[in-house]
Amino acid sequence: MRKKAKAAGIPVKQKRLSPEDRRKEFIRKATEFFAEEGFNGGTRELARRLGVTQPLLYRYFPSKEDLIREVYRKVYLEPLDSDWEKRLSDRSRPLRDRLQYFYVTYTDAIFNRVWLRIYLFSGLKGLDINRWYVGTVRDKILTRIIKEWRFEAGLSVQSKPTAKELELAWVFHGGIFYYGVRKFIYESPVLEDKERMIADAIDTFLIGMTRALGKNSREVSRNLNRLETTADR
Amino acid sequence: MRKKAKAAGIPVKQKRLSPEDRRKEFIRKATEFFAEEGFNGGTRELARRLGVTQPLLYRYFPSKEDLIREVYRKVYLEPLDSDWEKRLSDRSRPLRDRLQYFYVTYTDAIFNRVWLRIYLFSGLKGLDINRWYVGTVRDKILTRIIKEWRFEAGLSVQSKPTAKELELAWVFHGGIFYYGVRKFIYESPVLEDKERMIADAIDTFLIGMTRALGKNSREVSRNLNRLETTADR
DNA sequence: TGCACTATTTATCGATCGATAAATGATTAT
DNA sequence: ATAATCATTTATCGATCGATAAATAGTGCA
Repeated sequence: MRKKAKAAGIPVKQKRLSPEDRRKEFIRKATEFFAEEGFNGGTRELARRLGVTQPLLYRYFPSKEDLIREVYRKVYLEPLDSDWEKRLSDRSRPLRDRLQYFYVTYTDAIFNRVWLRIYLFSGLKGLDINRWYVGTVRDKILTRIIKEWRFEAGLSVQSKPTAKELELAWVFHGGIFYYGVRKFIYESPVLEDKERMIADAIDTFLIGMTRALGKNSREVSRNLNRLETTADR
Repeated sequence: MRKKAKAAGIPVKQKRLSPEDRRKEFIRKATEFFAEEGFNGGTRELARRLGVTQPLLYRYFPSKEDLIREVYRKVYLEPLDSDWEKRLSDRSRPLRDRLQYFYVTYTDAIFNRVWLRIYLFSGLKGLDINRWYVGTVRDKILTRIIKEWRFEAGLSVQSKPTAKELELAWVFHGGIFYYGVRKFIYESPVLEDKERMIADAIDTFLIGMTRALGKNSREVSRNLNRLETTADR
């Protein structure tokens, strides 16, 4: 009943794959499966989509929970095994260009149905790896952006970002992130030119930073004009 | 074993509530329950938290799905049974003030663990009511904001918002929304002064609108100064 | 006070879940 | 060619799920 070929009396040749290949394929397809069905998706249905029987999964993973952990690892670490963040600090190029490059490539990596859904599912579960990721975004990306902005604005880059600086960066980052959520989770129409959206968000962000934080410092106000002028590409 | 008092031999006095009260309490607590556990939470655990037995739920709701539907209705419609959006069009007050008032009261309603989690859970399920809500935000809130901005910028308010205008508004809206997600879903520290965050986001948004859309129209550029000046409160 | 009504509980069903043990069959080494 | 190895399947267990039927007990009315 299960296998068409078998129901028809034609035996399905049993495939034997090397453990490494099997394991990788299991994780890959399990990622897609759990992204669609959520982590409550059944192991039988997953096995069916893999073209194998359910107990075989337990030959490769001690428990469903272990398989899911591998899915997390893959999803969370894959977009980060790049040096994008480091390129944020390459001061030979204008900050605006660096931001544009970073967000285009970063969103190329995470703006897809699978990544975003796994991310949101695990976020709702309150998993450590999710909290760790959010902390990484803050420390490795936003903090760096603020530092570079300070440098370009002629401010001290020594001290840690202020709460207000961080908040402005988060709202900026969240605004871009929400574009992906609208497109791939809510499947709502979005402005198709993603790079244009990012460019506008960056322009707005840079102006907003000098505005909101310029009140405290004459120094910033002086550099403000320069920044806003470069905005008119 | 289940009921402490019963295990101790002391009979628990059976409570009888009026059907209306019961029903309301069921929906209310079911909302909290499903917000925490997700919609895969079991009816037995839910009944336990309600202090009743599981089959009693089926006296009030034909199925678990029907109970969940009531939860959706309550969560999605509650924040909208106000005239906040209409006050966005009250041109006797400056647009900036109207935006501030709207987002402060709107986020007062939706920035809590229960609302945000139900919203995200149902969004991942791709439910009609979620898509409807996103459409409502676009048509009743963002479109109105754009219209009011156009009016204040001295532009025509007749035509529908352009894709680019909508996108800027979405990024703005999403940035604010993500503040709530960070605080109540990721339980990450945020700038505690929510009104300050909103004020900064509005400032940035208004400037960004005139910047990004001012290229096409001399008219906007002329009004731009006025808008940016009022930003210096 | 006793009876009718119904809110609530007890008991239970069939389906499905994650997981394990034993049987089978494809591959590899001798 | 045959035996050993191990990837894969078949069969099955106990727990838990949503849901239903029948028994029980609290409430209001005569």
